[in-house]
Amino acid sequence: MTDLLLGRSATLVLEGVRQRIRAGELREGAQLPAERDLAALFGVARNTVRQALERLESEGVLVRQVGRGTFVRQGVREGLNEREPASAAPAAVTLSQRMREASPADLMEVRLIIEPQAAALAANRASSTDLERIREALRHSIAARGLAEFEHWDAQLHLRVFEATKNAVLIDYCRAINRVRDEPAWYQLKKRTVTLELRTVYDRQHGTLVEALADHDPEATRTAMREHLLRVSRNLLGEG
Amino acid sequence: MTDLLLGRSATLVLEGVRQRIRAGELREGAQLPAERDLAALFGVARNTVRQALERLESEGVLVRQVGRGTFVRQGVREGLNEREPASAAPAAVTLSQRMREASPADLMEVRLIIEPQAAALAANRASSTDLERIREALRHSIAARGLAEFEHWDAQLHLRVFEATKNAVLIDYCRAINRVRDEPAWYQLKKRTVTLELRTVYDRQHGTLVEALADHDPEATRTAMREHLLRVSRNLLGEG
DNA sequence: ACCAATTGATCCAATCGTGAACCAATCGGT
DNA sequence: ACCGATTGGTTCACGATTGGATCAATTGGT
Repeated sequence: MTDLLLGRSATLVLEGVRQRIRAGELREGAQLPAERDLAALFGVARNTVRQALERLESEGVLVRQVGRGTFVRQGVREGLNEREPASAAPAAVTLSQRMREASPADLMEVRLIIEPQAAALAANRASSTDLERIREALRHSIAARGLAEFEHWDAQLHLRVFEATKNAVLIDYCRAINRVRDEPAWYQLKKRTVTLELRTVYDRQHGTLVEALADHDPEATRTAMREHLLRVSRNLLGEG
Repeated sequence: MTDLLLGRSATLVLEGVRQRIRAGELREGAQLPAERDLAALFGVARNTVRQALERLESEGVLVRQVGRGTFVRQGVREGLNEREPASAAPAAVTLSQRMREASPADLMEVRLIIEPQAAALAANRASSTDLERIREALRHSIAARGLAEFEHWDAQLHLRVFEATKNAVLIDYCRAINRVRDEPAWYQLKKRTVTLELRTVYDRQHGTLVEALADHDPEATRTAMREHLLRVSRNLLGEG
């Protein structure tokens, strides 16, 4: 990676560009002046300009392309919070952080959009070893004594279904969801609402889900996951 | 090690610098004048200045670096905070970085899972101002001259549909998708495949999508988005 | 007179910024 | 389809500035 320390002139250019983006002078997708022009504009050498641009590119604020130019990247608005003068840290927000800030209702809505479809995909693609791993998680979840243990294997089950899709983005999404479940606020929410009989309901729903997966029946799998999540949503958020 | 005793002039410089730091005249991370300038400033020889600076450096108040300068150390209040968490989880990765590494096929699969459903949600919740913003993006996309301009307004259109869902997680997802589109690799892929007549096809599909949204017809909106993305996927990835 | 502090000077090594040249990818007009 | 202009990518040598180190000469208090 490039040096984390920049010299005087380079910092000047860096902050100058940041400023123009914050001020709306450079909007999303807008093209910056050529490096040679920027150098003249800031009264520094081109090499110095490049140092600043490299930094901004590594932060994900800019996109550079040979022969085309330098552009402000899309979706930078929320990443340009006011920062302390000497701070070099970019506004790198992780997926799980984003989800953590989201409302439970929003998150359950997203789960209801993604997970049934993903499960249907998994029904088409699950290998026998995938199915065995999923069944294992189900067994552990049923045998779980405390809520924490149940939670762990429940999360594992969902994750292993996603792993069966073989889609890296989906697997990552599920990992992020599971991380949110570990959040104290969510755990408390579950502790209040997840009774012992409810766990048996969940186990039964998981069972029909696994059966549908084993049958490689996408439609049945989708509805099974959907029913399960609807139940979870109702119990977690109230009868909304 | 250096002597613990300093002479008159050296102590003068030492206290002078300490004073300026206490007074806020020199903030954390600020750069001190060069040793030669400090010498002139305090009216003493450079060697004397160096003695004072060495003392302050050994105290952890200053940081000196050859060729760069002398700086007030950051976090002077911190004593021995060497223990950083350095968590084992790969949580320091942003959503868009994850997507960047993903294969186009995986990403389009995810888009086909999420975006039709999200569009259906938008059909239920879109306000009149939402619809106007979406229509505006469509107009610009149709009027666009170059590929870059078209790409920008196409991304804006999809984003504004997601904004109509009022779901923060979904909006964030779309921003991440749009950031991936800025990736040079994806731009190249489009440049090779997106011809002028294909753009008119996309514009038409966008048109029916917007109509369905305006009618608040979730089902029609879902199929419109689905058809559109299927077309995009076919053109981008080949007739898979 | 003694002696530590201070001075003035010189050279070294690291860093930064500059200027220039050249390469490679892209775009636009012919 | 080609060519020229534009743009980012790369490398190099040079000068300026900065802290690092050393030494002989000077100063000033005891």
